[in-house]
Amino acid sequence: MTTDGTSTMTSVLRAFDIITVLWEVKRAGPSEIATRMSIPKSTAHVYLRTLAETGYVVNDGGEYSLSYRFLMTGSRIKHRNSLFRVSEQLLSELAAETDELVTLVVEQHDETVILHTERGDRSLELGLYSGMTTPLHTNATGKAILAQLPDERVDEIIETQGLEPVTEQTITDESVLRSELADIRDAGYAVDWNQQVVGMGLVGIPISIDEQVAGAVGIVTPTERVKNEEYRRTLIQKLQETVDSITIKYRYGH
Amino acid sequence: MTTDGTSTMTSVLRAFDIITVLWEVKRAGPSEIATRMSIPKSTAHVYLRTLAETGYVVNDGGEYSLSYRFLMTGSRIKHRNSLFRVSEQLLSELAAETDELVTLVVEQHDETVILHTERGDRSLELGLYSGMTTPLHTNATGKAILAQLPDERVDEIIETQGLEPVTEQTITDESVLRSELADIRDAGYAVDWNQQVVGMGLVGIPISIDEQVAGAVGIVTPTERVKNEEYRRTLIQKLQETVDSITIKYRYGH
DNA sequence: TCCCGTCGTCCACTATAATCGAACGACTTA
DNA sequence: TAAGTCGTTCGATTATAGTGGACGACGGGA
Repeated sequence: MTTDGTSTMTSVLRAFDIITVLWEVKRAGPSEIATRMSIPKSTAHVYLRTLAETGYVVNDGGEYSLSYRFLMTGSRIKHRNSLFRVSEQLLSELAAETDELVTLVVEQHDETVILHTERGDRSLELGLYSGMTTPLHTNATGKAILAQLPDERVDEIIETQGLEPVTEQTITDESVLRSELADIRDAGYAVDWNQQVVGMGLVGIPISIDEQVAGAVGIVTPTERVKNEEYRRTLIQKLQETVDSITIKYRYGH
Repeated sequence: MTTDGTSTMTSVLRAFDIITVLWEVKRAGPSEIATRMSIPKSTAHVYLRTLAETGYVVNDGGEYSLSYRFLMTGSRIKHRNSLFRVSEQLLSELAAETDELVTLVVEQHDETVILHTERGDRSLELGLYSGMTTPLHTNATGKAILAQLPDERVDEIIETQGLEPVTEQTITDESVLRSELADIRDAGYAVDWNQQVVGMGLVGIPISIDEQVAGAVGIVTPTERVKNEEYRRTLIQKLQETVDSITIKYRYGH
């Protein structure tokens, strides 16, 4: 066990490592955790019992698994979040108006986090859901955020996260990405199709609060639809109206 | 400091206490955490730094707050959950068919946890969302679950949770509750209105898998609508069909 | 402009509490 | 029935969490 430059609490870190392992295996007893983490069985047991006491882990019949408390805490964080509260109704209206899937995303830990989705009547049914994360460079909402971040943050993100491709269309070249970010800054919106999921495309516009990116809103459609320039233009316009409303409502209703 | 009968790890427990405090105050620095928890500032700092390293807490500019990782982990737990996966589509159809708000709930830590909601066109807009918890005895889905639990579990839940009223209609008498649970067992469904929220009513049916309650499905409506016996009957019938489909699909498609 | 108070952060000592091997009873399997 | 699991408990040891004090940065008030 190598100690980092700055000292941290090994027991707390290990507790969260166990949470990660429990996530991977769904359920496990002390023995399985012990072998997977190379620690004594008795040690694993104390951790599990302690985690069970917190309520984030549940013990049924000697086997342990993650509880729904993560869902509780996570959902509560989402639902009291100012940006979400301000946006929810407006996003719902946008979804109804466009009949498409609408997403609200934020950046955290150098990734796109989907904060909320609103479905329209003919919206795509991908596995997108609130809480899901994606690399920033693989879709329009992420690129919209990247375009508004300070250069040094962009450098940092590219360095630590890389530009991993997830489809054949994913941007993997740094200079291509940077020039596209400049275009996005000029245009005020971002577009992509097939870069994150083949068959899926989206338009995205960043939300700026006090000169800072607070997140982005996206409209997700089948590639076919978003490729159509006229349709795309109407989507972008409605999207921009929604983002404007969110910005104003945030400023005055908050 | 008195040691409990069973020993647990104080550092891990304290880490989660800090998470709870962080939840309450939204953002805080080491000093505020220290005063709130009556611990030295330096101790609070080590905890916060460690929690930040796990990714569940984020440090921006010296102040710390809970990150969206809770939402990520919680949502992932939900979305890979067998009961949810089996039910999602069927619940969506039920919501479309009835135009009402449909909920899927499970029991954990003696409470009702809302696992999923599906909105219909004229569904109530209360603050119900996935991850929210309510006492079991205050609504039809909770009572539907209670009715299927072993007697000793019901005893335990009543003893530890009590029968706290949240509206004037909430059941607070144990014998009333027990006789209603017997009725629910006979009828196969549960009903309530104004017991959890004034103006809200619902019908609920438990989902049984392998002789055990796995959860319950509910249809949430304005009190006025669910009070109408004929309408209520049609809701219960459609709800039962959905629950039957879930049960079958779970058994064979899983 | 300067100063004082408070902030977040860091460091080193010490005593506490996490760690770990061994043993127990309860199951399952051969 | 016996041998191999499992989860759990216990007590000794020693690694490590807890702590006070010091540092630089920041901000409000004089």
